[in-house]
Amino acid sequence: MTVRTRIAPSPTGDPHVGTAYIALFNLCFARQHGGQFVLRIEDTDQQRSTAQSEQLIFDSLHWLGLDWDEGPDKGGPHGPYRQSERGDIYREYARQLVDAGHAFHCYRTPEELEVLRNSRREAGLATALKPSDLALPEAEVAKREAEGAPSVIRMYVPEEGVCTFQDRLRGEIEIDWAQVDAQILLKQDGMPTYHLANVVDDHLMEITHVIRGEEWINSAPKHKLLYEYLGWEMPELIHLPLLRNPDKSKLSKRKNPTSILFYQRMGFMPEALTNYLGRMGWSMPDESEKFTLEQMLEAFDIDRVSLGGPVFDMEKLRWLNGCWIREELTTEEFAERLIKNWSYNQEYLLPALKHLQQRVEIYSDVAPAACFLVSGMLEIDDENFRQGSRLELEKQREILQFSLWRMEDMLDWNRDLLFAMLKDLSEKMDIKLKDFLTPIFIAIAGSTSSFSVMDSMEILGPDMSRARLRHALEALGGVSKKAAKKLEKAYRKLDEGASGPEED
RNA sequence: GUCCCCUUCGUCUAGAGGCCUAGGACACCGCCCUUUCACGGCGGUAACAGGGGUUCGACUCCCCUAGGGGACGCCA
Repeated sequence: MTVRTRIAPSPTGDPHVGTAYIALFNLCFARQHGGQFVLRIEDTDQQRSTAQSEQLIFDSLHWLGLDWDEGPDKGGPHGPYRQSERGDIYREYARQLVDAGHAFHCYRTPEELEVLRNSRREAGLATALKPSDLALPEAEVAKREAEGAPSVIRMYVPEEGVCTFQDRLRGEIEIDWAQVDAQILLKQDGMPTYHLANVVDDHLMEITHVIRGEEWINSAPKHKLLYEYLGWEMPELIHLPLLRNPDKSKLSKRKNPTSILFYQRMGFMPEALTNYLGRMGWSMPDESEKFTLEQMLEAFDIDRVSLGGPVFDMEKLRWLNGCWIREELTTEEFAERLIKNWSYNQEYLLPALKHLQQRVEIYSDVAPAACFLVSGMLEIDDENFRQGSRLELEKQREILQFSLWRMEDMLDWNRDLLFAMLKDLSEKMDIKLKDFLTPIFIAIAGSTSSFSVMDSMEILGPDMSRARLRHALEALGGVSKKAAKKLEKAYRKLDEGASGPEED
């Protein structure tokens, strides 16, 4: 038996707590049945995955104690994909599907697709495009083919009827084939989409159980059909509920810190975070709150998963972490964690001390000046911004939001890049750098009287820095949906090159 | 708009037809302990979304409604 956790690196590489959540349940399930737990990176989109972002995820899972099996003959964390030259194994399977009449070349342009979808929606139908919608007259196909027009390979799906499949936790699920579109299997660039890669990889890696997030339920029919087309056995499906924001929407960084690195920087114990994730949608048979991964492994039972989407509650996580600190560590171990595993050490503080040395007079000046570097969220409110800057709050909010969006796009993180980015932004917004930086100082250091804010951000790291800006935005009364729209528009106007705020 | 999933205190959850006067935990409130604050101890407020069935009996099974979430990409 083998289960795998799918890893989808984001461009900025934030290892998401949701990934760890899924990984934890995969791990427990596999171990309980004496099976293997492997990782697989989904990176058929060439833009997303970098060695750096992958490493961040590996490190985070390892930090949490969620160690995976290598599965040496199954392609390791990268799956078969990395063993093939730019996806040629998928092209081979796609070709087979075409030959067998299960898939077809499609010459439709994006514009045509748009029109087709809109007309279906207006007619009150599902937006899924069926093979019959996509069909072009033979002459037109021949013409486009002769012109060398770009094409993709799509799978045939039934035009009507229902698809029935089993979910371990929910039982039988029925989805009308009318809801399922003729999914693209091979993109114009010859790379597979997730759906094809997923099925092929799972098969080649001999995956027997798929434990994934609820958001995948609707794609299950496509996957089931592909297994049938290819004559392979489909793994058992187990869809876990999604972690939620306090407002019940899917956990997102806009509303909640989602990066494991953030929790690391905040000073949570990995044992406590793993413990807490184990309490999301699951409970020990004796209902104990605090337990180790080993204890969870021992008592685990996938069928005890509850299906309501659990709200990730940092208050309770803090309490739990407090229990771990008080009950599981000797004072010596506590000290060791702070020093060796966290921030109270030379390596972390040296860059700051270089600056502080120039501006303190006695040793005891250091702690107050460096306090923000070892703090979590700072206690600030709109008064801090009102008094600290001569810009209007509205403008300050704009600066913080735009800077945050820019920071969310940054692949690398260091003082020089930050400086270049902020300087550029200040020029585009036509604000003097000094005034521009003021609200950022307050957000990052809690006051304007601090050393270089770029260095501070480099030390704090991307996750804590972004979290502080978000926190500051909240302190300024938050950004309403309407205001966000307006800000986004203004942001895009700054330059065409920016991709704009990124979704999770 | 179309479809899918979900629904027990504010939050995480226990609950597999009678054990439920619905239990535990976080948060909140009170008291005790204590030189302060925490920790700890004790106690309190607080929930089966609504309506129909099935049944001797429903939090538990079925149906409808409502609410929440998700999916509808040459993203994953």
